[in-house]
Amino acid sequence: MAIIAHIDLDSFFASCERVRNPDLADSGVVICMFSGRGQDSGAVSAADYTARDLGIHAGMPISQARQLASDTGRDVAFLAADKPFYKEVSERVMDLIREHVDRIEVASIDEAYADLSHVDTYDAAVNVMQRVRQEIREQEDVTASAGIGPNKLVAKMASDQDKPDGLTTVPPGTVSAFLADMPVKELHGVGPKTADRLQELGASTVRELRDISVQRLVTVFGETRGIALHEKAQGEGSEILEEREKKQLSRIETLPENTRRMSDIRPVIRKLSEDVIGRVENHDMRYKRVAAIFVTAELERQTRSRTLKAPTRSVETLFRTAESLTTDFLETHPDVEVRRIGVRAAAFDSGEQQTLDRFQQE
DNA sequence: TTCATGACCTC
DNA sequence: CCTTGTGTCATGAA
Repeated sequence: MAIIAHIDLDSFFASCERVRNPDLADSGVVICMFSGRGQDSGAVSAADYTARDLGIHAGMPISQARQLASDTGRDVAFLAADKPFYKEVSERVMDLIREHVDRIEVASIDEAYADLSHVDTYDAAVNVMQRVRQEIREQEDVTASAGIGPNKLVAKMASDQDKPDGLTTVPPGTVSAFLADMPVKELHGVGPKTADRLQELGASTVRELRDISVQRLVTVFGETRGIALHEKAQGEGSEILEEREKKQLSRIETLPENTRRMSDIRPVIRKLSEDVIGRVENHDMRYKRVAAIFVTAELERQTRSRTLKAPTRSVETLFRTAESLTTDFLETHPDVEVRRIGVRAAAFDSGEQQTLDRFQQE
């Protein structure tokens, strides 16, 4: 049976900032996405454990976080997120992990799953992971938490058990007991909405979820999600995927002020289109579908999309299509003001298809 | 089947 | 003066 590890870099963005600025050693660190409207508008992207103790957490408005910090009088640094820098550190860490294991699935900028099936005992797996964590600490000066189990689901939940800087092992025989008393909302993929609906069915814990039949779950949640919930309750996880193909790429940004003037919105669409195309090119992809994303003054999110006749990687096509979707949207919604605007490319075709497509086009 | 959009999740 | 940014999946209509 497989042995899988989940590695989670502890309050990663904040740790990265500490690495390049030792002055931050003794203060709390809050990483912010400033939206550019007014002093402190924007949201908290990440908070270190000191800040979390003050009640600050990801998603919270920056102004509110600042209030919490000043209330307690603690020293807390509020820094703008520097994604490219964190990405560099992340890539070095992932490479380092890769040297110790056969296969790795990079789940996000600060998380990865590793296949440890080349070792044959959990003791050996623990040794490998302690070495990996030590190297990460020595070479990048950031700590990592890890979980080891028979699959991704269990490994991930195990890594959550002892944070920061911990390691938890859940061998196959102990999975059932490990999960039984866990609240269902701690299962990966079960958010507040699903947790509420499960509670209505009488399942607050995994043990209770386990007692609901698949049929029942499918009736309530639909085929895909129902079966997935059932499997999670049994402690079954999916396979490691070393590279999974991107299905869409998007950028969204807050406008300086709510508006419905194209002269305000157009230049932002232009910039976002260029950013998205940059990434489309990096992946050597061609997109066939374009979407414009609108967040209204009331914070409601809407999208409008259009499928192209042929795949392309043109920035002009992306820009003009998004622009056209936006004017359409404004025309059909005479009363809405736009707060945030986004551009998405999707329905990718890999570069190989190029000659064929071109042939069809001409 | 394809297309368009909203629900939902995570951070 | 108030919340970012990115992604996957389900669903209903054409």
